[in-house]
Amino acid sequence: MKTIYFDIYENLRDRIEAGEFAYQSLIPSETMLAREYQCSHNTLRKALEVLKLHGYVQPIQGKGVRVIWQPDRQARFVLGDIESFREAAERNGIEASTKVRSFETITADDAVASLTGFRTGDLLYHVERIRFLDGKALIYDINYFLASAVPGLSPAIVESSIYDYLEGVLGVRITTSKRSIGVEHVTNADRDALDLLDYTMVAVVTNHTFNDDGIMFETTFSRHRPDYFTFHDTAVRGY
Amino acid sequence: MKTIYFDIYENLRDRIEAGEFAYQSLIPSETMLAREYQCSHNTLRKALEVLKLHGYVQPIQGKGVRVIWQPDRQARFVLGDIESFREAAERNGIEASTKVRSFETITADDAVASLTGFRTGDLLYHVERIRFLDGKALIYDINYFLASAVPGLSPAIVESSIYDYLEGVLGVRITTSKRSIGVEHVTNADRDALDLLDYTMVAVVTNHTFNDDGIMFETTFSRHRPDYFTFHDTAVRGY
DNA sequence: GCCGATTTGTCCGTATGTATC
DNA sequence: CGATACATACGGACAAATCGG
Repeated sequence: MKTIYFDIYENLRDRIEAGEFAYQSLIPSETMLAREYQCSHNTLRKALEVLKLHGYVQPIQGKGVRVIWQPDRQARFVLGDIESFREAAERNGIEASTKVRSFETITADDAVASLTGFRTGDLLYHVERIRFLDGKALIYDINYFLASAVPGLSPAIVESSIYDYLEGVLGVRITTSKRSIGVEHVTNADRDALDLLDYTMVAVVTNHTFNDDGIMFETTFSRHRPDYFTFHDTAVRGY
Repeated sequence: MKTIYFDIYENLRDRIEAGEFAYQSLIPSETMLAREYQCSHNTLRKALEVLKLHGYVQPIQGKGVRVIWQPDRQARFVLGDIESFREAAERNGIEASTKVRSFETITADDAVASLTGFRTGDLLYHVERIRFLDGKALIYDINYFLASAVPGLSPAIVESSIYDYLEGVLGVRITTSKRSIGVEHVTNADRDALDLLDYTMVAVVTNHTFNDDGIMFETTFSRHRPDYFTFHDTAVRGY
């Protein structure tokens, strides 16, 4: 990254993950680190802020900054911050592939508008994809894209990586994403799309994504087979 | 709150929720707001930072700060940041009560240590409680507290509010909390504890809570009946 | 396409407050 | 009480992005 504080954040994060700063230990003080990285006190604090938000450390007033990160123990499919399916699969070291189930252009009626949060009359791309992990159909993705914000979307693009197209070709930057997670009964479509075994419920992640204009341009429902679904989160008091 | 930036954050949040700043509109610029609140540029930015992290606004470089908050449409039991069951119930306007199912002191063996993340040999309080919403047994909470960090815990305290005891009596401040969410098959204990109807799976929230010493002092498994479970989250790129 | 005004983003230095030991 | 460490706040400077003329 180009900014100083982000470089420092990455470096400190790597040092924690490498074990240089052990779980439960205190890292060097802000003034020491600012001297080491040749930056100002405020810039170093900004780096610590990001470390804290990611659950690596916990600053304690008057004492120091304690490491609270420890390696994950489970090896399931873990959702992180804002990242694509492919990124998540790579990070989890899982072989992944995608199959497009349907691709169509629709105009939002009242039902779709209420379901997705778009406005009635909006022109949308409706995409359904099946995600394979380790050769098994485990995630059923139902996307709605605002056509005006994602011009030129095509089945071929959807087949590879939508986010590469958004970020690379269109120059859209994804900044904010609101998620909610629930558990629902399987539908006939789920049974059709997924290798469900005898599961009768799926974990559903609903995702509203905003582009750098602050426009919600994507609503996605990701329907996961329960045994491959895990979601992680770090909450910080006051934030 | 006592700090300036938090006061400003709360005020701006209220103005957004009251509709003074509409969804998708741009709020006044940082310089204007800094003048209005009689504070420095940086202090106002700190307030905006918190607003952003809570999913109220999205700053766009060169353009302004866009409101992306809109009122929740669902009326289920919504989990927020770090908050107690009672706080969440009140915020959701639901009548809630709690029944203690068991209370015991144990020494962590290898199995418990692996399950909870505590160390083998740690002295723990093991508490099981059933949460009632609208008169129905919907959440089955299994807590493990590190005894050395929560001295004097008793069934009577557990019956009312553990967090009032921690914060009020012991002066512990809860700062960081790591969560993961999964879906599991119901156990016999689930069937015994909850009004499960014909559900065969439960949503499980695993919570590791850290006190202000950076010590993990609580591990909780909250097992929810699926139809009453929803989890919300806002992710921001780069953080 | 360029330029200048506006707006957010980053960085610095400093001062003061508050908690811990 | 003093030393140390994190937390808050201020003011100033410049960079980067956007938009309109």
